[in-house]
Amino acid sequence: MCSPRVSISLPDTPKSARSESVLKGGKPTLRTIADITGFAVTTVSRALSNAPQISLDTRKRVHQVAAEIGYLPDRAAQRLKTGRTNVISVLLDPHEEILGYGTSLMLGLAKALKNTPYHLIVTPNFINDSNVDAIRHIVRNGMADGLIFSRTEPFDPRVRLLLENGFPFVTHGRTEFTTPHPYVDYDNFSFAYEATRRLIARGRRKPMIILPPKRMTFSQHLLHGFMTAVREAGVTYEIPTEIDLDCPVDQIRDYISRRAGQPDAPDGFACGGEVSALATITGMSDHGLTLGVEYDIVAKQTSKLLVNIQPRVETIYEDLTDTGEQMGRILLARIAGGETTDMQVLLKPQINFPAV
Amino acid sequence: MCSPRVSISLPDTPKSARSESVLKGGKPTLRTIADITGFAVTTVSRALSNAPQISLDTRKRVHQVAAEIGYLPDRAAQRLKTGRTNVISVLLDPHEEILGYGTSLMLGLAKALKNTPYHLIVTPNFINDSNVDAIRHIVRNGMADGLIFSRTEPFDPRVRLLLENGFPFVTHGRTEFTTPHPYVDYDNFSFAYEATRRLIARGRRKPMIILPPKRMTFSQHLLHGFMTAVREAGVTYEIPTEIDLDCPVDQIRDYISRRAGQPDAPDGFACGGEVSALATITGMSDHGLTLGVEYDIVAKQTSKLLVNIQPRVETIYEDLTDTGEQMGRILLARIAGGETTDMQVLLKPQINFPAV
DNA sequence: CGGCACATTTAAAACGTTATAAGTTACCTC
DNA sequence: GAGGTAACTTATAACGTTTTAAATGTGCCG
Repeated sequence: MCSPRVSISLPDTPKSARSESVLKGGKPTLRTIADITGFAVTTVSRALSNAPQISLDTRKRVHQVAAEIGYLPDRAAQRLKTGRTNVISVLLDPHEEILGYGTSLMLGLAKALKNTPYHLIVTPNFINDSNVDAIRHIVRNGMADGLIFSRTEPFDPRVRLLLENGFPFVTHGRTEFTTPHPYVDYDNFSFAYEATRRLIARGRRKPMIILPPKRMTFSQHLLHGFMTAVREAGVTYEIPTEIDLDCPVDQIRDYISRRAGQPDAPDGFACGGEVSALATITGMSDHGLTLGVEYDIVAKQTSKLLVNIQPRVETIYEDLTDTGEQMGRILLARIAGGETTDMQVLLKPQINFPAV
Repeated sequence: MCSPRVSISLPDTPKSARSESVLKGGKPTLRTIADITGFAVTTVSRALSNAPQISLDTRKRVHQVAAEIGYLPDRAAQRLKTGRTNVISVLLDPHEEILGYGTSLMLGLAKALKNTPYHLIVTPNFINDSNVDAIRHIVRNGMADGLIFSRTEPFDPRVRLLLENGFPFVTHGRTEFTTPHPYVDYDNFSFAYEATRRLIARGRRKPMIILPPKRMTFSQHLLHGFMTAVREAGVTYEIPTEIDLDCPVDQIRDYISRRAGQPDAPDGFACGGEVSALATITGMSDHGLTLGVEYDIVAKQTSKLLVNIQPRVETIYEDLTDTGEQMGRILLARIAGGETTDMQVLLKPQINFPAV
């Protein structure tokens, strides 16, 4: 059983163990590198993290060997020792299912996390609308180093919880807490303002906007932008109260259809999403109304879907992959201990003034 | 510095350490439970895993205390010791961005993984179409206990690699390897067959089907189903070669539009996705052709989007959340060491024969 | 009552990493 | 050449869990 290669066998155990470790096929550890180079495990660890106290020659050698044998630090061991998980948790909301909102964001996040030790783990929310329980669990049990979530409310309990615990996070969407916190948000005020102005510029005299549920912060932003444009132009307007952007799409279509059949129907639509724009088109067409003739739409575009199918829908772009990438970048900075300055990003809509 | 509470200080260290451990606020470990109950750490560990050698009384007591103090095993420590990661990795393909394909699947997976120690981590693929490098990395470095991916090819190199390494995985989609492997697939043959039959039953005499890229297995299934229905009915048909379902949607629309303006245009469309159905409608309407009048569509429905917007599009449903849930269930069984029997699920389309 | 099986509990080691503190040289100064 | 100080390197312990092997006690048999 004992290795027959070794002739002197008494105090030789360390050396014998060495050869063994190098020859054994198991995945390489610090120990493997230590045995190959002749340095101690500690030195190897230090060298790999480029500690200044380790001589440059040693560092080079260790890095070289590490690369050669394809060494990769064991995440579990690192996590156990340091307490850092190297995990970013994304709270997935069922509402994000549609049109790949979640997927786009995650692709962006993943891009930002590339070439870092961080992994992206998905924590879905089945229960209620605010995943505060899930967050509490993550914070209390140290399941992640940072959190990403969206659809914020002005006094979002999730944000409150995280601020209280000093836990790193970045939201997609703003809040109204006095304590600032990192976020990446789309300038929905400008979007709604600009969309509505374009409708008016095209001669539309009764714009409508379908808003997200009122409790969410960006609903207020959209409303504000819409109202500003409407008041500046002095036109009439309409805001449905029965439906919102989270409604099933057939409800939206039916509402629009019903409304189109009544007097004083809106003749311009600022749509916060591509699907609601499609629903609007279909609802209007029930009454023979044609896009670009009797009415216009300016919609927010977050995928390649809408604009390409219906070229007559004017769109303003929101780049969710870029959003995710920025959120990732900021979260990494925040985890690294950066301060909360320059960690609030408001992405401006790509405004291309219409040729009219 | 030393705890002043303890009067006898010589061989008392263990006891002192105990009180310390209980009183300290840090997150509870096995040690905490051991100190409270008076059992050894080993016993506690055993009791929590319900080892039969531990007396029932002890097990009860330990579980009770664990619940009281909210003990949760440290994932890193478990992983380090056992080698199991408790991680399921999902390979995210950029093509899954549209219409929440990926998100739906992940919601289903998460549902299956609920109340298990498994976490869902997202591994996106930026580079090429086959994430074989990502997989090799995961397998070689033990980054996960199981893998989930989709869009399989008949001799998918990813499947080959995983089979060779005996690594647990479940695919969304079948292959043609002789070695069976776990999969969950939608019966795309039946879908295409049934969709085409419905078109013909409605009196359409020249059905068209837009297929996914030929290299993917389910493309062949769709083709086969389509051809079977077409041949049974003895009608003409058309299969575009210039475009596929992965094409940008405006290309699809333009193709349909162009085709609609030529002689012998198709009058029925079997659409493998909702977006292509919308593109078809738009393309056809360029030439004044109306859905339900000059032509019909039967589409695969994977979200709440299409059918609800365009009620005149007939649909056959594919439940991606259910798919994900089944994949999760099967993967867990596979990881637990189950054999490859009963691990191949073919989900039948919900066929509601049209009233016509 | 020695011994043996059984039931239950425990001590010790290990997984791979990092942090702390302690070595080991070589070189310089007076 | 004693003493000190850089410049590197290293031994040891620890993170929290599971595993292996050993220990403890209890009852039964001859």
